[in-house]
Amino acid sequence: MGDVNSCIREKANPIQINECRNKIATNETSFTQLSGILSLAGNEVRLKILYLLEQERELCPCDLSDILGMSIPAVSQHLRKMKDGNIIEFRKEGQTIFYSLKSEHLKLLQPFFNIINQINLITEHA
Amino acid sequence: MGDVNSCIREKANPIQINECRNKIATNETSFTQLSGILSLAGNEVRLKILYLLEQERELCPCDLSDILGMSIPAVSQHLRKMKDGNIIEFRKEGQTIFYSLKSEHLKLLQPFFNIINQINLITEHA
DNA sequence: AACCTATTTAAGCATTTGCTTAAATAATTA
DNA sequence: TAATTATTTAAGCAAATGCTTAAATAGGTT
Repeated sequence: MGDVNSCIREKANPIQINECRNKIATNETSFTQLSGILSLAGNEVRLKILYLLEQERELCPCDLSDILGMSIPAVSQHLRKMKDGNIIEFRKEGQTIFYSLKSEHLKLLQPFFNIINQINLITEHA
Repeated sequence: MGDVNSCIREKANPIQINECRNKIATNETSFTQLSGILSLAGNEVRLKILYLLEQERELCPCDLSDILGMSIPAVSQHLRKMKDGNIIEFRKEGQTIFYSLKSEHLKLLQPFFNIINQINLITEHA
């Protein structure tokens, strides 16, 4: 732990190291927030749900279950996680609950959706 | 499993469901690829490493260990994961190994780095 | 009230993740 | 060739993840 056994290269640049430490320290909360969102989107099922919500504006757990071919509790637990992570919200209509992307984070997620539609092109032309 | 206990809403739109299924099927590989990359970036330590590699062009495990204040094996295992995921590469210089971002994926990762620098502003003005 | 329907919650469990410590490579220097 | 430095690999383990099944909510019908 700490400095014991730390491999200090002779050629290491202590100024660079220090600048890097500062950059990390300055943006600490950014890293926490962004990695949190990325880890939510970094699950294939959840990425699909996010994509579908962007495409369809809103969907209920039941429909998502049908579309994705997986159990309703499984879908529900993914939705809960994203709701807790503050990237989706919901409205009730009778006994149906419609989930949608939180508009605040739409700009942050938009690049992902663009990428999804782009990857096809990239791989097609590779 | 499957259709048993499947909650088919009366108001469900079978055409919409079908279109969604097709969209997912069409982009299946995109979802796999992108979620893989996002899950790599979705870890706070790895996100920091990616950010640092973008800022400094290249860094060795030793320096990253110093900057991040964590053990060398821990750093090395994160680097291995990202190397396996094909988003970073390395070159040897003596016994030092310098890691850098793969340029092919830089465009894909760039939005994240922009976001990191932006979040500060967002939270400052909130 | 009794019964559906839509959804969530909880418990259980196998798998994955991310660290730690110790040992193994590999290049460098003495 | 032996010691040193930089890095990786492997084993072990606690914690997190993501499903399953079954039970609990909650709104809507009959």
